[in-house]
Amino acid sequence: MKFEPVTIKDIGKALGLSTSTVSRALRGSYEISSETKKLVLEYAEKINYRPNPIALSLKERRNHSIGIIVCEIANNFFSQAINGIESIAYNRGYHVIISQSHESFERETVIVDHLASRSVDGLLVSISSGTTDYTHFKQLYEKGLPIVFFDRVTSEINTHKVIADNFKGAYDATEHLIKNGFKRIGHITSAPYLSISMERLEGYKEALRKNNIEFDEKLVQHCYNGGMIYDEVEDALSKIFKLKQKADALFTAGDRLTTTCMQALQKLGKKIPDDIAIIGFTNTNLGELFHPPLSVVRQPAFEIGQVATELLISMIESKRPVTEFENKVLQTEMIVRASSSKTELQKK
Amino acid sequence: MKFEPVTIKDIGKALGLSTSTVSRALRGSYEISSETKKLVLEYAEKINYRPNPIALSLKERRNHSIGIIVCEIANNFFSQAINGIESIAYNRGYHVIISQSHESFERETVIVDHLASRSVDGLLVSISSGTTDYTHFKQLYEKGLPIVFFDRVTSEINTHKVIADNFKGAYDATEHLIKNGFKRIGHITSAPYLSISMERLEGYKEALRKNNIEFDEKLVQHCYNGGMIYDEVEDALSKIFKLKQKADALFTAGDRLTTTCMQALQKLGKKIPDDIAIIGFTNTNLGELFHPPLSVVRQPAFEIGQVATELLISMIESKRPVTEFENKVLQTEMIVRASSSKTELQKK
DNA sequence: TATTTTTACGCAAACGTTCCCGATAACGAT
DNA sequence: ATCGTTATCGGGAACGTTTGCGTAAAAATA
Repeated sequence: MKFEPVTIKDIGKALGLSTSTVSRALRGSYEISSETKKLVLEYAEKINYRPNPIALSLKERRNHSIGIIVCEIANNFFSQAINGIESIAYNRGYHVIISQSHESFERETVIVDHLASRSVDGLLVSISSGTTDYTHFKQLYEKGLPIVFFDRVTSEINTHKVIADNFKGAYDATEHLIKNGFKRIGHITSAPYLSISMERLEGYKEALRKNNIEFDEKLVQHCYNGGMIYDEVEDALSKIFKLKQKADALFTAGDRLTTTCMQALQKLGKKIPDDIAIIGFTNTNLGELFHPPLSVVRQPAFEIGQVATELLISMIESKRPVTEFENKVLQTEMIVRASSSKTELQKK
Repeated sequence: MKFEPVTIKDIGKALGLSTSTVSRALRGSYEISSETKKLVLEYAEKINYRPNPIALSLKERRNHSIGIIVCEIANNFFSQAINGIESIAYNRGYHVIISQSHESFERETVIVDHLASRSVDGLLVSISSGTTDYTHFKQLYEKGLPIVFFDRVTSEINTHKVIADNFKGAYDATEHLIKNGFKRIGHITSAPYLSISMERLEGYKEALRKNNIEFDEKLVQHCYNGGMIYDEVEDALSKIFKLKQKADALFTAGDRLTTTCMQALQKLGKKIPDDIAIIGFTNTNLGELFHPPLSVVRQPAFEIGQVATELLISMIESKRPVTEFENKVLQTEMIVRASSSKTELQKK
């Protein structure tokens, strides 16, 4: 099937004008008489003329579109962040193209290559958990393609970055568990080299140290697929449950990770919070419906998306190369519910 | 900032060849000597040449990209459907551009217009709940833009459609409640003119009729925003609870609708299933974590996305106008948990 | 050797748009 | 009458690519 839209040439032919006159009339140029303008505008309206964005892109060497790369959209944090991105992008006249890396390095490189070959003006990236090599980003960035990282960032590329205060969020969650009387706190997290994993692990460690609890490496388990593969999470939990000194609480460091942990705990027959308490980084708004209601650390996902988009667009529209980069850190919010408090049973 | 990729012209200049020769060499044309081919290919590889997709689009009058319009990606059904769409599209060499209508007719028209002005080769649409007029789709469709509807469809446009068996899913859910001893079954659904609402309402009615239960209009409540606005859902529930003949069960007809209902029931202090039982159309995989575990009717969202995409691509790539249209109906799956069974308390 | 065929490449148009240059006419000023 | 202005419009190149057509040189044929 073919879709044949009307062009500026068609208007010119119909009205006996040249394409340049029509073009200028459409843009309201001062050097076109008001009668001609009116004529062109009315005819264009009548036949529902729409400028061809492809031709414009070719001419202006830009697209008015930005690419988003996240691991998964079926994830509360990312779908909310995308809503934030969209809210800014559309107002500024940009399209967004969403791609999912599914936590795979290979897919990420393919996507980056595809998006970058001039089909987008800039990139908004949350790095895949499978990525340890950043050359695919570096190459394009050095060629002049604007990139802003959010959520999962890297220090290897010097550009704008927007993240939640992962350190403080993790610190608060861990200290909350400690203040509630838990002492052996397991930490389930994503791939160790991911920025979010490192920052959250540091927050966790710092809370332990400040409260004179010794850090035990065995209590930290890494799920390289970030909770997307159930067995990986169940394995991690099993390892923690096999320890001689039993864990009494869990701090989970990811959206999918937290909910998958809940499922695994249920399957393993663990009662929350009697057998084990839990608080997790997640942006689900269904936490209060869980059994028991789930304590969460919530990230300002929507705002993170908004800020990242504003920074990216400012880079895209900047005349001169940008040399000063921002490192925005937005605050998390802890919502305490029953899953992280000792019950009467435990207090005895 | 500007991003300056290398063009076919640069290669020609560097190698002392014309652009046409380079172009042909790159495509492996028979009329180029193997030495020249090798020369060009090696140089292109060396400087990492990528053909400009925009120029190609302009020339070939297509884009290799398809537009998706859904109301919301932060919705289990749609994020899963999008994953299905992506899985097919990428394999066939198509990009996807996702847009959200947020259930607004105005946004939908703007998006359609934007996407259609030749930036996509075809459209995959689930109609917004605010839409009763389909002329924006009709106009483009009649001009030759391929469109496939999924989930929320309309009979006013004669094209491929892919849906779940909403009638049977609703019938099964309702009959399940009846068989479990419930008699006054409330039905919370979306905008009445939406195809999914009508089909699910019919299934609900048919189950009542087959089981000799009289249909009561007052038990049906419409939430025009599909559960995205909390107050609307709470109002609907309040109306049902105010009835003289009290409802003893609820059949909810949407993804967000079901979870929002759960939240409202909790806030209203209703115990499930003792005060009221519930089963709902939703694709969340967190149902078993709820309190109580939630009975659901699950749609094959991923498969719906896949099938719709295959149909769309077949339309796009068809030489002659397509005149025979498919109306695919995929089966739902009912997962029964505690939220829809009478407890001992109720049975007395 | 003369002619035809093949090989290997270049020229230029086209896709839809913008924009730099001109070009033409009307008109007031000299 | 001549000139410079101004207003209004058209021609054509350019963005990067593909492709039909033309053509020189080389090879094959007569």
